[in-house]
Amino acid sequence: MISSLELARLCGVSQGTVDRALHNRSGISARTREKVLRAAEEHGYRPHPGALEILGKTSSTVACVIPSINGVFFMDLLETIRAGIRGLGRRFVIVPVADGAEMLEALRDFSARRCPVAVVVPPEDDMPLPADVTRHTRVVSLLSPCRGESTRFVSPDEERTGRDAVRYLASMGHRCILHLTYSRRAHAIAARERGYTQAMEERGLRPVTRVEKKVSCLAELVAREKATALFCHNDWLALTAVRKLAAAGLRVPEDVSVLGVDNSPTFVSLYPDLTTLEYPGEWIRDQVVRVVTGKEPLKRKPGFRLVQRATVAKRGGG
Amino acid sequence: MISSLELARLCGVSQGTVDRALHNRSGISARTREKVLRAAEEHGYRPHPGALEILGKTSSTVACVIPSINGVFFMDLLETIRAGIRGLGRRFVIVPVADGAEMLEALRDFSARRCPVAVVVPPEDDMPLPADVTRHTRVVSLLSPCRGESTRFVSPDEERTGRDAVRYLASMGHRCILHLTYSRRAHAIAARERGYTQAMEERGLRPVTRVEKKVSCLAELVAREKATALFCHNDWLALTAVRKLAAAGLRVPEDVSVLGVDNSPTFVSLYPDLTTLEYPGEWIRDQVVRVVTGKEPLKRKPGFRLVQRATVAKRGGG
DNA sequence: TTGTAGGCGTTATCAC
DNA sequence: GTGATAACGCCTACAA
Repeated sequence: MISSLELARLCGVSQGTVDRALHNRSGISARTREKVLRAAEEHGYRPHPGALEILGKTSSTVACVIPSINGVFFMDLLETIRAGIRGLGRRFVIVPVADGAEMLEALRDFSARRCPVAVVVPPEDDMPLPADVTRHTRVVSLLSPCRGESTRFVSPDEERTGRDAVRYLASMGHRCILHLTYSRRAHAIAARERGYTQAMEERGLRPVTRVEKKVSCLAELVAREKATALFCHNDWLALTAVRKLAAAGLRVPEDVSVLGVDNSPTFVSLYPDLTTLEYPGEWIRDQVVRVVTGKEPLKRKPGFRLVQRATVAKRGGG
Repeated sequence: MISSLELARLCGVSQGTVDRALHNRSGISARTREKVLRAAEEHGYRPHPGALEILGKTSSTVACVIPSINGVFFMDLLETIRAGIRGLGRRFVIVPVADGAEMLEALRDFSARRCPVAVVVPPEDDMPLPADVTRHTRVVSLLSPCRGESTRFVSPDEERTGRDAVRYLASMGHRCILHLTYSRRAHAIAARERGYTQAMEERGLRPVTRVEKKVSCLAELVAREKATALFCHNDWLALTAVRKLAAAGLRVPEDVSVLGVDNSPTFVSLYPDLTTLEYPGEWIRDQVVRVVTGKEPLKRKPGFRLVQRATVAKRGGG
């Protein structure tokens, strides 16, 4: 790693002249510029990233800090975001962290480096972000909002998703629809639950929500509630449910219909039969890209596209 | 983000004194140290990472550069490595890249920052690493070796894995064993293939290897070759195979036995029935940790533990 | 057209 | 026990 000073000595010019050549600045003869540029090329000169950071030049890397318990959905979502960031010519790095403290530590580091934007998936809602983090970097949070100056929460309309799920399953003739979800305190979870409950009550149906932990006795629950359909918070949970039901001798979709959410590519190739509501990953990507390029976010929130496959059937077979 | 100079002015001392307090160095009175430390705490002082990098202090972050087409196996392997690195008190970042050029760019950046070690999963064997990359950072490559000064290739004995697979399946009475693998030029793939071929020939059996792309006609292939067992390069491929066979009306394991490789946690919860050889992720983690801490690598290479579940049966049912 | 000086935040070293 | 100074690599601004 040759420095700009060494490069200057090599060419027999001053550091300032090297800088002019490197940045296409005026006030330098074509001949000198050529000479410097050639030497730079030859020695593989690159400015030291740390030096640029010190000078307060905003770094060109976009950092993404996520809890390490990520799963295939995040993997695919991050890949979508990565492509978007890369399309901007910026670097993209992922920092997996074990808890909120580590997350803050990572964010502080990127902030100190003057990363202009960091994407974050908080471990739970309303994690407070201290001023020294948000001072120089705009934090974009996914799935859960954060507390703190100039933080942007990017989320599709999760409540509507809950309603859409009920509407679809009801349109297939189901009246006893169970909601399977998680206990973690997160906007995506709470909002979808609200939407589900609302839509059920509008139809005079009784909402029944159960949390992941209690899924061990799923078949018994289904029998007791006479449920004909399951709305699962994501595809992973849906697959777990399908397996539990199969083990208890219940057929999907003949006995019970199962609807998931996400439709992430990896999951689809792993289990191509699942009927599901597709998470709008491209919209998330676009919103992140807009923040990075300083544009205003799109106001309109997209819905979750229904992908009909083999795990939801009309009630009573068909 | 307060600087050490500002901190010094605040406390009415010099920058040098602040430094002494911050680093528990001698030549400072207890009272002054206390004062500085308190102020540092209060203002949330943290040294600027870029400044440290400039001074040639080796950075405390371990970078991992991987092709973005990673899949669940890598996800789980990286999580294992992450925990190991974190146990050392170091930071861990992942950079997903689209191709070799991007990979080099990322490595150059970390090298310029004086990251002492970078873990890398090359897109194919023998990718050349220029001197400006390897000068300051030791590159540990997984799955495929790299060309370049002071590069360390960390890999279990893949050849033995191929032999172990054949030995196991042969012990179950299988004589016509197909090998399903990938066409990518990678050590892990080639070595396992060598082991498989060797072990087959030793037993007087005919090795038949097919590449992923041609799996569309898998059932026909199995019928034509009268194969009773499939050895798949990884669990993902194994699952694909199982599905293809099922679609053609072949039962697993009654008609055909299927053996995978990896046993990564996420995959297991997705498809818990697969009999597989477990990739020694903890050993990889330990080797990486040894490189980071400057210890000599363990010479003994571990085998792949056999995890017997439901997809391999004795030939002729059982 | 070119060279020089100063500053960014930190650490190391020498002087007092 | 403390302060001043130089150094790292880079950029900006000013001087020649």
